[in-house]
Amino acid sequence: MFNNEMKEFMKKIPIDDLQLGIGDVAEATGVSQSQLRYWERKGYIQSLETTNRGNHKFTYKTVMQVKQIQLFMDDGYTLSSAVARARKRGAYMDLLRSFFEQRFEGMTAEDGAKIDLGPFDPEPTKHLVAYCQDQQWRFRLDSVE
Amino acid sequence: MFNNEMKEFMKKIPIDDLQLGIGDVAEATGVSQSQLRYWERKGYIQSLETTNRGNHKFTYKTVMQVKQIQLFMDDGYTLSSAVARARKRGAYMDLLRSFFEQRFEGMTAEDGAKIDLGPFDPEPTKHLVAYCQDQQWRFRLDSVE
DNA sequence: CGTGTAAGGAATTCTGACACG
DNA sequence: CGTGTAAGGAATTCTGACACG
Repeated sequence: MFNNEMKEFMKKIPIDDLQLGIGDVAEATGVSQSQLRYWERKGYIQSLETTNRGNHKFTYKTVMQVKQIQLFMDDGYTLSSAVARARKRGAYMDLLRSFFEQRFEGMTAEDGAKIDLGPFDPEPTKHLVAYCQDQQWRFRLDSVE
Repeated sequence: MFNNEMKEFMKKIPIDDLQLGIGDVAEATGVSQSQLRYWERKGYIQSLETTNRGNHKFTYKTVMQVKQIQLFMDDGYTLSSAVARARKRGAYMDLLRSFFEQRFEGMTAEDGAKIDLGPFDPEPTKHLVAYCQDQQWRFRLDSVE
């Protein structure tokens, strides 16, 4: 029912290896290059300067951070307090990924999408399955054959 | 219990706005610039040439596609069949995102991480909750107060 | 504090061609 | 078919300075 290439697939997702130039970060987030350079100088964000001779590269995680800071600044926070708040928010993404990597056991896209989320803990003989019907994702329990 | 900034947060994740230069794609995937240019010339992948005067920019989705093609080529497939297989796989990411955006209703990172996945369909009065304990993600059903 | 701009040098990307096969 | 390289022009990024506030 499920191909189990999924876990392997998840690991190969090129997200930790993403290194964007400053121009691409600026365009993706709407934060100017001037701002990014200043933020980096102040230590609010970091770049992978060492690995690239000269050009500053930013990870996807930093891009998220930048976007968060910007959203808080839009809400009226000063730069430094926006940074502090964004830092807490950063933990979310890591948690989501760990959930993702641990619980997504398999997936199929044929005849309606299904995602196997592994044993349902209150009833471990059954697997928790998310399935998509009419554009709606629902949950059900499936017995493992 | 859950802050509900989550859905908003998900929407603001800068992933569709990501536009990487060819060098960054090459480094992220391990596919050479020569290859990427050839693949684009053949129509196997696409760049956002129109929006950027001159420089080819690639979306994150294309980065995924490139990585998939490369993995299939590592398995011994020719370029053209690797492309065909990668295309099918591409649907996965879209499905995962739709699941994500639809069902992740809230999240908290305090005193053990918790993710609210909304009403558990076989028992809709209760919410399906994923919680993290000792680095392990488990499921349970919570009554909504 | 936080951001922008003008300035010149350095690194990146572009295209079209040619090579190997 | 699929990838690499040398070549010269075009676009991007770098740093340090200066401006405004």
